Amino acid sequence: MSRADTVVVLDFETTGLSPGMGDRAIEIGAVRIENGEVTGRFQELMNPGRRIDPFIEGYTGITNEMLVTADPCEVVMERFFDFMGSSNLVAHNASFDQRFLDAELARISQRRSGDFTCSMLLARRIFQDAPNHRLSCLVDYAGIPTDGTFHRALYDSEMTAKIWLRMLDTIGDRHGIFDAPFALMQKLCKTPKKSVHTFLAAYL
DNA sequence: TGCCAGGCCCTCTTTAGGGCCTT
Repeated sequence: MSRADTVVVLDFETTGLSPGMGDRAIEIGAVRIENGEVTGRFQELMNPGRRIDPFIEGYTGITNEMLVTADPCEVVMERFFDFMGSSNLVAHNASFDQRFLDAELARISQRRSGDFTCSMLLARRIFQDAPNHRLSCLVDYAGIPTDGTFHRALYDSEMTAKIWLRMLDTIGDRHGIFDAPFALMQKLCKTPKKSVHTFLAAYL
């Protein structure tokens, strides 16, 4: 991703792990990055039309009382669709957020036009010596200041954006690639971990 | 504090199994 590229980093909080099993989104957070800077933010709770279970309340801090007054998913997703535009997208473990985004957009007869890239797959390649590649661990590993408010959508998307920018800086420092385009980051995701150094060295 | 699903990724692999990540 070139720093000149516009990318939207997003994160969903949901009722569970699988839209295919009937799970729904309950919150979406996102930050827009332009020229290496955050230029826009989006965060909204959304009412999935049913109660969420105690585990999700405890995990996210989002309660049923908070969702009662929230707009329905369909209304919020229309607003997010406008915010997202045609930007390329980034998420931590993107396959998860991609499934929910596509499922919720399908309910309002919309489709995204941007491509996804996964910050977790990239972190496994760029930060190979991190203890693990959970978002909270990577934030600690990278020395990024945090107040520990994980598992809320905007906070997690902000942290993912910081990790994303730190990985771009690392590629610049280690490999002299200071303007890595989005397409390169996508290819890097699919490069075997053992071949990452060779792959980036050959890019120059 | 967990389960569901699904893709990635490693290995005691490829005619497979299990851990990692996301809520």
